[in-house]
Amino acid sequence: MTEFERAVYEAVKRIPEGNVSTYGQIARSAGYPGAARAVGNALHHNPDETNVPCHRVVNASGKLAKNFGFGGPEEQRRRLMAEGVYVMDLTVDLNDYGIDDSELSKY
DNA sequence: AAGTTGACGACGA
DNA sequence: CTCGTCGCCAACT
Repeated sequence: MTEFERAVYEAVKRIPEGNVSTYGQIARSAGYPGAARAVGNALHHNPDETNVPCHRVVNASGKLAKNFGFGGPEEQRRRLMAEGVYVMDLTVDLNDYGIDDSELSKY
């Protein structure tokens, strides 16, 4: 477990239920602005470990990860729907469910 | 040590 | 809106 990964998971855990965040947003919140790509990588080889709500993380377009590691985007979609986040065609409306950077860094 | 890879992002056409 | 490119960063080979 690298320091970078740890920071990423911590950031992901801060996403409130019923909301979603983007990789870039997580990267910033974790203290690694611009490392959106690396964030995705980290989450990939780390399905959950300690209850990390990785299903609340989508790309900048609100689109779900196409290579989600549990059961494909389908599983991610189900989880989001279960939290009240409506997902249409594997896409989330960030204008409604997306959160502000301040919501993640307020700690 | 150097090059490749990938759950990404911003921008221009 | 849909590509195609280029830039990014950390992990992996």
